[in-house]
Amino acid sequence: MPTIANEASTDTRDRLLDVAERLFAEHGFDAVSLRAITTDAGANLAAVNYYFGSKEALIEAVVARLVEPVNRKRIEILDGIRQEELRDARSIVIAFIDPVLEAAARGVGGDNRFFKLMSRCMAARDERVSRLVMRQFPEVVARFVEIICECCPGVSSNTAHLRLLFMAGAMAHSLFHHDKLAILSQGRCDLPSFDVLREEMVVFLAAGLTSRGMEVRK
Amino acid sequence: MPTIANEASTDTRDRLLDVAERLFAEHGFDAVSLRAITTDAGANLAAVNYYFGSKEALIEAVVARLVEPVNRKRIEILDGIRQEELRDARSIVIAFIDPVLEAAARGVGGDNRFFKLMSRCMAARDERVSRLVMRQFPEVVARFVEIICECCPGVSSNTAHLRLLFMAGAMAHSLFHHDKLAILSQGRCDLPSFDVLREEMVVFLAAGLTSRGMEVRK
DNA sequence: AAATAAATAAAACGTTTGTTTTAAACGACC
DNA sequence: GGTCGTTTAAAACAAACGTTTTATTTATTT
Repeated sequence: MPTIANEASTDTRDRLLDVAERLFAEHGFDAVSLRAITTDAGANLAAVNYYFGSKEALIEAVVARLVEPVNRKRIEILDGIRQEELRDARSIVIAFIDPVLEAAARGVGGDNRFFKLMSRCMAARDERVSRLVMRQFPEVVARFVEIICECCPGVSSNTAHLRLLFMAGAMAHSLFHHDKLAILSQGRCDLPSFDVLREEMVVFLAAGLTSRGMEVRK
Repeated sequence: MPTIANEASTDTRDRLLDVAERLFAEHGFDAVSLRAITTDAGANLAAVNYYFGSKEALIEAVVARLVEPVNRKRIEILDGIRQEELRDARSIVIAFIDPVLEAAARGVGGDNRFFKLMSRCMAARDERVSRLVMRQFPEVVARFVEIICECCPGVSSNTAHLRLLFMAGAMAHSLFHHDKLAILSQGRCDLPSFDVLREEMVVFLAAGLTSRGMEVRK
C-alpha cells in the first residue's frame, strides 16, 4: 500500500479513475471487471487493489470525484442568488441543473457520464455506494429547500423536499434517456439539442416549483 | 423444453416468476443468482433454464408480466377520459401514475416493486432488457402525447414528448427514493404517506404540463 | 554506491456464476 | 400395466470474477 501519493503514482492512479469512470458510466459497476479497467488503463490487474484497496473503494473514489464539484458549484450559484435579487423559481432550477450540464459538457464526446453514473449509483446493489451518495447531498438539499421555501409562496418544507425530489428525478431521467425518445416516439419526436432540453426542463420544473395545490389556504 | 404449459408446470413456473420479481426488485438483476431464486422458490437449480431457457429470458418474463397490465390500465383510463370531458392536465397525470401506484399497492408489504424493477431495467447492463422496455412503451407514449397536445394549449409534439419524459422521471425517482428523504433531509422532512406523495406529485406535474414557455407565441 | 521504499508485473487462489448433462420420479393415456 | 412425455433432482462444467501472493523493476534516499 502506498502511504503518500507521489508524482509517479498519480499517473496510473488517475488513469485508473478516468477509465473506471467512463466504463462504469457506460456499462454499470457490476458489468465492468477490474481486468477490463486495468487493461484499458494500461496497468496491471493488481493496480486497483494496490491503489484503492478494493473495487468498491474505487467506485467510491470515482463517484466522489464526479459529484463533489457539481454540488460545490450548485452551492456557489445559490450564494450568488442570495446576494443578487434574482430569487425566482427559474433561477433555482437553473442553479440545480446547470452544474450538471456543465459536468456533462466536460465529458469526452458529450456522453452523459454524470447522470449515467448517478443513475447507476441509485440502483446499485451494494448499499455502500448509495450511502456514499446519500452522504454527498444533505447540504445541497438543505440549501435548495431553504430557498424554495423563501421564493415559492405557500410551499412548506415537506413540500419543498418532495418537489426537489421531483426535480432531481425529472432531470436525471430525461438527461439519461433523452436519446431514446426517437424509439419511444417511433420517430415522431425530434431529438432535442441540449439547449432545447435545458430550456424545456427549466420551464417545466419552474412551473412545478411554484404550483399551488396542497398548501393550507387561509 | 416444455412444449405447452399444463397445470403441473405452471405451479413452479409461477413460483419462479414471483420469487424472481421480488428478488430482482430488491437487489437488482445481476445481484440475484439463479441459485438464490430456485432455492427460495423451492425448485431445482435447473428449473429456470428448463422453463425459460436462460436467466435473461426469465428477466424478460418478469418485466413483461409487471409492465403490461400497468400500461393496459393507463390506456383504459385514457379511453375513459376521451369519452367524458375531464380532459385537463390533472386527469392526464393521474392516468399516468395511478396504475403504477395500484400495482405497487398490490405488492406484498407495500414495497415499491414496480418502480424498483423499472429503475433497474433502465440501468440494466444488457441492452436486451432495456430494449424490451422500449418495446412496451411506444403505444402509451403516443397516446399520452396526443392527449397532452390536445389539452395543453401551445404545447407542441416535441414539447409533449419531453414533458412526458420529465413526468416519468419525477414519478419513478420519487417513488423509488422517497424513503431516503429522511436521510437526505437530515430528519427535517416527514416521510410522506402515499396519498400525500401522490397528491403532491399530481399538483407539481400538472403545473409543469400546462406551463408556458418555449412555444411560439403568436 | 548501497539500501530502502514504491510501483509494476505475473501467477495463482478460492468463489461464484450461468449453463449443461445425466438420472430419477411423476402422471396421463392407450 | 406398461409406455411415453413431462417435470424434478443431483452433479458436473467451464468461464469469470475479486483478491492475494510472490517477484521483479524502478525510483529515492542515505
